[in-house]
Parts: sequence; C-alpha cells; structure tokens
Amino acid sequence: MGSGELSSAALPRGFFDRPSHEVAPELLGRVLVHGPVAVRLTEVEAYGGPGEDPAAHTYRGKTPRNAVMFGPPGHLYVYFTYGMHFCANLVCLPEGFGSAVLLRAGEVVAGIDEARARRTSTGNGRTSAGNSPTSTGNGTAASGRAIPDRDLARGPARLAVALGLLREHNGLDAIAGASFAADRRLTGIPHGAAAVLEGRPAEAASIRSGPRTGISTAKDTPWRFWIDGDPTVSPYRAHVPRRRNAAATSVGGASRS
DNA sequence: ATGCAGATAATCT
DNA sequence: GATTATCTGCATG
Repeated sequence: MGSGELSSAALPRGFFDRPSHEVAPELLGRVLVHGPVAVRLTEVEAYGGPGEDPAAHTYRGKTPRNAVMFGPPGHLYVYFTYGMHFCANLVCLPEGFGSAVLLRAGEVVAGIDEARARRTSTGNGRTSAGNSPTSTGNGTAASGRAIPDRDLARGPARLAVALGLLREHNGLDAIAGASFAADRRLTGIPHGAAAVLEGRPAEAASIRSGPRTGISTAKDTPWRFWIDGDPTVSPYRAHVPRRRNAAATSVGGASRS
C-alpha cells in the first residue's frame, strides 16, 4: 500500500438487500467514500419499515421526504433536521420497502484535510451548527482550538459534513462509485460519486449493541451498533423533550408543570 | 466529566 | 403549533 493510498473492493448492491438490522452491524469497519474523503464506520443505527418501527421516518408510509428509502438498496438517504443538520443513511431492502441504516460516526481515513476544512468553516454550501462565522481557514475553529481527528466524523451530522453530504446528495447511488474504487484511486473519485468499500469488517467480538440515540419512541429496540472502545464512537445521548417557549405553548395561561 | 439552553427550518398533526 | 434519527458553547463539579 502506497502512502496516502487506500485500496479495497466495493460492496455489491446485494449487501444492502437485507433487513437494516442485519446490514447495520456488518457495516462496522467498512469505508464510505465520497469524493476525496473516506470514513471508516464505527457506529450505526438500523431503522425499520412502515408500521414496524415507530422511530423510523417511514413508520407512517411514503412521503416526498422519505421516498428514497422506498427505492432500491445501496442509495444514500440524506435528510435535513433540527433546522441545520444533515444526516446520512444507506437504504436497505429492495424497492418498495422503506428502511435504512443511519451512519452515526466514523474515522476519517482519507482526505482528512478536506474533512477538517469542512468541519471548520461555514463554507461548503452548508451552515454549520452553532458555529461562529469566523474561521481562520487553517484548520482551527473559531475558538482557536483545532478539531481533534477523532471528532471529525463523531456524530451523524458531523459525519455528513466531513463527507460533504448535503441535500443534493439525497438519493445518490453508493454502488455507482464502485468502478472508481476498483481503480484503487480513492482520491480520484469525483465529488458526487460514492461507494462503500469492504474495508476491514469489525470482529464480532468487538461489536456492541444497545438502544438508539435521540429518539422518543421505541427506546428499547437495541438497533444501535458500535465498535467497542473505538474513540470515534459518539457519546450516547438520550432524547430530551424540549419546551421551546413557555409563553407560546399555552395561550390560555394554563402553564404546564 | 456531565448538563443545560439555544439555534433554526422542514415536516407533520 | 409541535416535534425533530443534533451540535455547540458555557456552566458547574
């Protein structure tokens, strides 16, 4: 292996043609490439289909927003949430079934400079959450401290930023980039093309599972999977219901607890 | 280390 | 009008 070069075969579409909770643990250790940046997945969450998983976006059926999840497997489902974040998923099961695996965290294994630049600045066609508009552009955040390597893709929205995944990438075929991967030219994959590489699958003994993060329903379904001890796995955060504005919440003056 | 509040807009009831 | 598959900065221990 040459320096700065990463090579690996791409996963076939059939890999994703299974229930998301079966695909999810097997994605650990795999590498998602998009343009110049590649991330080795260390934490994922499975989301089921209509009527079976209350926490899934597809629970109440197909809508314009979740339509990609009902399409063929191996495509990216990228959604916008909290008014500022994008999160990326890989679609599972054949066309007609709506399920996917949320990519929660990973280790940047290629294009680290590009990934850091994206995480540091507000550029790149996105607004970064809670960011300060200022950035020196030399890899330091507005606070003056550089983002640690392990934090570059530690969390679903951070991972999406590091990989440069935006609204326009919703529906992108993550199998189509396989031809570039086959050329063993990771850094030669053009922006807009993606692929999931074999990487080094996590050993079964190192895989842990537990409840999913940040959801208000189906709290006990243990469909979050991660590589035990990996520093890039995000800290678990339970869902916290938020009362946005006490005054606006109750017009009648009946204040709640 | 842990916890809270605020940001901010698409989507759904 | 309420919720949201989140992140960050600031506060506290």
